[in-house]
Amino acid sequence: MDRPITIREVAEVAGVSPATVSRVLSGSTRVNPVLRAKTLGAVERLGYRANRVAQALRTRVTNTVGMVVPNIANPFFPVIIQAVEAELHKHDARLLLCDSADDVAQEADLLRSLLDQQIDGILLSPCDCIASRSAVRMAAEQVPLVQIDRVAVRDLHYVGVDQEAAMAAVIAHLAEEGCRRFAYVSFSVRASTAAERLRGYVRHVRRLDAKSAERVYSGDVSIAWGREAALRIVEEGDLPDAVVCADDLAAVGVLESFRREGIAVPEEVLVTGFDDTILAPALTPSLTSVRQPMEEMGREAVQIVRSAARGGPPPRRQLFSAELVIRESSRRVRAASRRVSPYSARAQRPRSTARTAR
Amino acid sequence: MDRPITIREVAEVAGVSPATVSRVLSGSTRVNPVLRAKTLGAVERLGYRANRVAQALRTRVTNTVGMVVPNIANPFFPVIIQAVEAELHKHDARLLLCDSADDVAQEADLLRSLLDQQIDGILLSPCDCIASRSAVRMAAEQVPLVQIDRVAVRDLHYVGVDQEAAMAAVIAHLAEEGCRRFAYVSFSVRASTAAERLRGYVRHVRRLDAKSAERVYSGDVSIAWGREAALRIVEEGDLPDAVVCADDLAAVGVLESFRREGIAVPEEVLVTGFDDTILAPALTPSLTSVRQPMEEMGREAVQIVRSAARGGPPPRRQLFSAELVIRESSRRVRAASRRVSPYSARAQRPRSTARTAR
DNA sequence: TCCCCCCCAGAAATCGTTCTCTCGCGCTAA
DNA sequence: TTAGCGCGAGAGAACGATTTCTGGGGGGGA
Repeated sequence: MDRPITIREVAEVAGVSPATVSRVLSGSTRVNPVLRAKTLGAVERLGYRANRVAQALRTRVTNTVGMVVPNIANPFFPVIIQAVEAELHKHDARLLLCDSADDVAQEADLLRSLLDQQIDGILLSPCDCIASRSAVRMAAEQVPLVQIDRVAVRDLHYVGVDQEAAMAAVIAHLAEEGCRRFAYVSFSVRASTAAERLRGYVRHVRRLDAKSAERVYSGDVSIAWGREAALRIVEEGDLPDAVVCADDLAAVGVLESFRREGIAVPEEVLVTGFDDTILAPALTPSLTSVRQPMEEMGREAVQIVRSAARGGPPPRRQLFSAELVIRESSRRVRAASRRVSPYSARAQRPRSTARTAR
Repeated sequence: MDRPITIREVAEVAGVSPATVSRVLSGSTRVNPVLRAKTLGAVERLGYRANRVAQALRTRVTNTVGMVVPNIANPFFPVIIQAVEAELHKHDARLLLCDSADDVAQEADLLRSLLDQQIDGILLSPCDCIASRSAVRMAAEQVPLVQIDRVAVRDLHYVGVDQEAAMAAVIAHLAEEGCRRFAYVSFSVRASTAAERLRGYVRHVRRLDAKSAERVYSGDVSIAWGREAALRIVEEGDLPDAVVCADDLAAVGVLESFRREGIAVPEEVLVTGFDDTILAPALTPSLTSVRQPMEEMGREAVQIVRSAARGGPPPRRQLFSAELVIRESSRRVRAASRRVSPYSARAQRPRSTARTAR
């Protein structure tokens, strides 16, 4: 493990000054072709590779972007992370990944730590739409910061989808399937996405059934919570027409509990998820869910952070359109048993951009 | 976005030298309590935070570990990544995450790039047990490197499980359930895990049925491949007693195709997965799979890399024991129809450490 | 032919730390 | 009283790159 080659040694071997080596490699200035060739020869012969840390110290750019997400293991995030990493790699930049474990203090810590690293920018999915604010603002003052999926500070960069509209599409679809009475299984509304989805749920369900708008079960993002919530719904002895879940993991738990309790989905109750994770199409019944263009979002976030680093446009909200992916879990099978037939005119004209899968 | 505070300014405000500030903050030497207090006061008042890049340049330690995995989106990896990140965070270290997209050239590229970053160590799941070797060796010469899950160079650090033994447990379990004829759905055996699992499959299935040992379908790690493989199996018109999959994603596809083809699992054919991802318990039927202690592996890998950085013990293979998690997809339901009853004495005494779930 | 200007290469400063080296002070022992 | 020693703080040299500044040589114009 001997010392790596330095630019100084390359210069010596090439018989030029370190400055010239630097100029050759960065291509910043015209260099005498002869010296240039000698330099490149030496670089090649010695296998020289520039020390990025030294470069970073001098130039103040690290070509590194920090990313903080609430839970790496939630299958929603890896897809975004992958897209982000791929896009960064294209530009010879790297990803410093952190997991805030949905904890505001930890999140603030991580942001400070990333700033200490002199990262060029931050991609953040803030865990708490209120409590995360101060840390987010602090970080954004120092370095370009893009909120992704979740948002805490409205007037900073944000990449995501209109959650409320997406939830409206879910409810519209369920209504078309004949549902009138709903229950909602959410994760903590401290997450902006949960709050917005809930708002969408309440606003659109209220018109159909006032009581349903209040039938909200709030927990965390986990299968266990979905199980638990479904059990509560069953115990209350008042099965709704549909259980709307704020995330796929909850829906997995809900489906599981319903099966164990002998409640048939979609025959007796419809179920929907959110995020269209890898789980959704794999379940039985396959799960209707809302797909966000995660890859695009990841790419776009990187592009914004990079352009902001070069003094790009002022912060803006970049909203992508979500897509309702309708699967078995929300398709009424026994049309006759419902007040509104799913084959009615209304059902033929979906209100949202929806495609049908599986 | 004005310049951050430097140690020089802190020194000036505190009325001491930069060296003293450094000493106070690092706690490396005794410092006069008065100067110490003045320093800390200035640090506090100015909100000084050390520039990690400068520290790294000087000390040659970045407190950063690079990790390269073949596919972030494969739900197996995020769990490991999360554990790694958590363990690193405990020691005030950070994670530079890269996705090799299962491509050897890209992987080599990423390794070089990580070395340029002066990372303190590398965690790698090499995508090709042969072709990855030279890059892995090259990297390991420069910096502590731990192979995790997959392995390319046997005499370097490795953290994983005995894949062959784990596969043996799968086959033993299926044999106990009365299976004699098998088919195997694998991903590319260029991955060491796939190769070892295949070896386990072949070795143990051969004893039961020579032809089954050759019934191997090799593709990639994806649901689509599982679908495709199952269709081929069906088309061949010779349904085995069990389809053994080298990963959970393949199993998802297999289950899906079987359902669509009207083949009942586990009534007509048993199916097993591998990795015990979040998918396994969520499927219908729930999927028997092999659970590796991913969190432990992640933690251990970090510890090895850190201790190796301090000149720890020579490379060693750290094998954890995998656990066969038996679920519905491999439990024979119609005992009477099989030659060996699942309630026979043999079935009561499983050969491997297996627990029963769900 | 001479002067001026431009271009290119090298010297040296710089980025923000850490750390070695040096020096001064105070205390102890002879 | 003085020599020696130990401790602790500051000056300054690294770390490995980039970049400004400076100077020399060559070419073009008068």
